[in-house]
Amino acid sequence: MPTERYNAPDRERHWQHVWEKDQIFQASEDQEQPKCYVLEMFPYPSGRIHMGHVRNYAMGDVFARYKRAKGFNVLHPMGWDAFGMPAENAAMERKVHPGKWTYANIDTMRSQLKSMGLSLDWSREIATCSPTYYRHQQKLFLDLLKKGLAYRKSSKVNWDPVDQTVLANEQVIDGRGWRSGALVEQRELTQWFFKITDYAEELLDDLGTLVNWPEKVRLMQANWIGRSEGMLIRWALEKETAPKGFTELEVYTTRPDTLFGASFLAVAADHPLAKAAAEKNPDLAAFCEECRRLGTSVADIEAAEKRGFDTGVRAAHPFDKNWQLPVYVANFILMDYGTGAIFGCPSGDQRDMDFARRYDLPIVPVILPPGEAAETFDLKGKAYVEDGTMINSRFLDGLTTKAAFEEIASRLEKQKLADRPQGTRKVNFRLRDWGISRQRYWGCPIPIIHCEKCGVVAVPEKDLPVTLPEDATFDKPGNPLERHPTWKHVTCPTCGEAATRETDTMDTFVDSSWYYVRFTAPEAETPVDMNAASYWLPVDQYIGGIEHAILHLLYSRFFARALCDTNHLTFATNTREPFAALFTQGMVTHETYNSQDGFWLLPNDVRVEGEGAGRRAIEIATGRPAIIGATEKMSKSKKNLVDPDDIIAHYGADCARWFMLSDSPPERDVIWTEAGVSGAGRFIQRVWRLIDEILEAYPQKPSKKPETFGPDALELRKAAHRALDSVGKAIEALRFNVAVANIHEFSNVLQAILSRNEASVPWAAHEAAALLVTMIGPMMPHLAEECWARLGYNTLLANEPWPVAEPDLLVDDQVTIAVQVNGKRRDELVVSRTANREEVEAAALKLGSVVRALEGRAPKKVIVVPQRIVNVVG
RNA sequence: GCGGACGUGGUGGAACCGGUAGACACACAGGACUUAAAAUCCUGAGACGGUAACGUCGUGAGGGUUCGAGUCCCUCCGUCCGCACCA
Repeated sequence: MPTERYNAPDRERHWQHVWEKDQIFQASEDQEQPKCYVLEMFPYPSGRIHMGHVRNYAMGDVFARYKRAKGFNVLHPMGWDAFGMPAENAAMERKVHPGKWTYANIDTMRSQLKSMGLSLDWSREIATCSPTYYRHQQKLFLDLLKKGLAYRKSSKVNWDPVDQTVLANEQVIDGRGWRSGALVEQRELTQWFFKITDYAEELLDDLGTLVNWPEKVRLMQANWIGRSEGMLIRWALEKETAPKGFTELEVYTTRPDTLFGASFLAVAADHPLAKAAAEKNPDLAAFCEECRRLGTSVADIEAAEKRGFDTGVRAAHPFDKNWQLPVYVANFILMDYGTGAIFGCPSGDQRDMDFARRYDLPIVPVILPPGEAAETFDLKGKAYVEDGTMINSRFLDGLTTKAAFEEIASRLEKQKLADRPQGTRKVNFRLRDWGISRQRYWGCPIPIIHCEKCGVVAVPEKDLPVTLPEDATFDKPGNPLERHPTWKHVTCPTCGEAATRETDTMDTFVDSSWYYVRFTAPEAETPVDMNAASYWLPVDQYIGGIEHAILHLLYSRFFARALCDTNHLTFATNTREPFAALFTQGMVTHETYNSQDGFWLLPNDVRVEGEGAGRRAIEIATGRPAIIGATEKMSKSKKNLVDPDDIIAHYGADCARWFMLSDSPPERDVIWTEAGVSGAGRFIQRVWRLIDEILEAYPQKPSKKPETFGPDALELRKAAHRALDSVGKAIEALRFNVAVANIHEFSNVLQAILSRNEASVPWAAHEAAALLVTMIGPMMPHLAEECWARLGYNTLLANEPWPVAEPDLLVDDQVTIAVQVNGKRRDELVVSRTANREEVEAAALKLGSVVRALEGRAPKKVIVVPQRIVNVVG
């Protein structure tokens, strides 16, 4: 009697309800089990979940469920990264309050996530836009301020004059605002910063401890932090040439060894010396202005030639008072790296050489490459940047590059200019402090009051949270907080005079820099519950997109340390790293389709026929052929979207999960295909039928385990226990595609053996069925739960431990080993697992295929690798 | 320009520490069942030659190390990613 098909949507709702009712995924820290904190990057509530979320959360859920089964006390929370621009844009476009829009999206997405059957502890749900979250963030801000880790400074920003807001560098496209299209201006604004640079060294050094992070991410962070070792060198300026008040110029260099190859100094257009010199020189002023305008776009910078303007100022070489070098303003010098000033050594730096050529400055080689002779060495128009032997460098001649560095450093450290050492060693970082001010409404208000008398005043803690006013207007560009009629007007907490609130809000990256801490005690009265945090942290497995490789992860690493240093957090182990292991999953991609008039088409609006070269798409609505485009990341703009809701309603969540985990290695992109999904759906029905067939053939599991097993039963048991072992290992290593393959393989064996009639098969079949169900449990939890119940167990599979594979079943008595002659495979040999070299060698040499391949030659050597291979060399 | 990753059948991909390349799946082809379709089941399949046994070739290209290389080393080609006047 064949059972009906497995009705996934119906059964999934049922089991989700059971799990929720029993609250089995709620975590608490007071248990004696080892803990495991599994976290996926929380979503921005944009409206609906997309396939990228499905993939991310399916992976995290497999890991969390597996760890639970392995006896860990698992924390697996979910929340919302709920502040940000899209809500404010929606407010502008649809006249809906950002909060209303956001919370409506959260409701939708929460129920979508719930329909995926994730083993989440929903009691810990947090939304960063809730005052119950951001009030703690404001407290943290104040503590960072006290500690000197938050400060205000004037800095250059990209200003969009139409939207009246600051733009991040990524939002400036070809020098124009990404929304307004207006030409972006450079403006000086006073902004709040976090002093991430204080931790530059530590953040770099500790990357070495993150052995369970992708090498790629560590490398990207290391490059971003960008440590370089060099020197600050002060150059005396010739009095009659220097502007008033300027007696010296300090430059930063990583190559003090090339000091005798110097032929000019150069400063950034914003350098004080440039500004002072420009006052008396309109042409120079015009040049500086031109440089500033160029500053915006990366593309412009690339295209720009190395250009400069001689300020007329002259500097004296540190080792030769009579050697005067010109000081230029140059367009390739950055004000915010080093000191905004360099010395140029044309032979040792390509930029400097280009510059020297253009302005006819001397090019003196100072480093001789290994193997070259000083008399014949020719730069051939290219700067030599590698190590070598010093030439044309007076007291350095003959030294290696490294020794020359040391020699210059120690001399300049002793040599005085105006009573201070003329040179000091200095480690420099590319990393800048983190500017967190945003001129926007939908973000965490910065809890500061500006008073004319008292200056910058912290909002007293008793007045926290500083909440956003509900009645803001979004009908025009600019910051709604700034133009709100009353919100910003307050009295100064210190003097009681009229004062104004800070109207900037915090970058949303601040919200996500500590949410993983808050999850450990989401209701705590203080930002962090130290006990809970030190129990759960660090996150044992963090999973998310590679797009956060730098900013979010770096900011979080900074925040963990800042929280420690403001006494909010301690780690139980000797680390300050928030994420012990990181996994970056690939994207979900799909084919794109275009109509003949050049519009993007949804996959649902297209019918695809044929295959291979004959594959074509037809626009369903019009019946006209459509163009099949490239396979790309699913995106709204290209309409190559598949809605998870549709898939879950049609095939079920297990199917979507299974497909996401199959085939593609999790770190690579997965191509979403209809064929793949229906294949996953077929496998679900197959498992269901398989369980059905077992129950039909052997309705009851024999209560007594047979003393001995026949060959078929033994084969089945071996396959089952091996699969159990390898699936566990694969999940542990997040190699879900391999786990899926192992399960397929095992179910093939199970199916094949069912038809055999052997006394010990029924028991083994029931054991195998239970193991199969256990193995698919983390990936397809609903189907597994349903099968588990059908097999007669009255427990929840989600609460069951991961069984231990029987070691005896994992090894074979007989092994098949390959036999090679001269490295070429000729035959195979079945031998006892414990056979010694002599036995294997003798057996191999007897093989007809070996004798034939040797063509009468005597074997010169026989290599035996036990249990693997025999290679006869002859 | 600098740094990095990757390159395996028609497709996605397996292959522990250098030891039987192509597991598993998708797609495909043939067959069974069916009035038919769907579903399901069975069979086949890297390429070339051969009825077959079998042989030769085969992991982007070329070279090297080794008894043995998809895996290690060198050179090159291609794809993707990150950074980029960083002194």
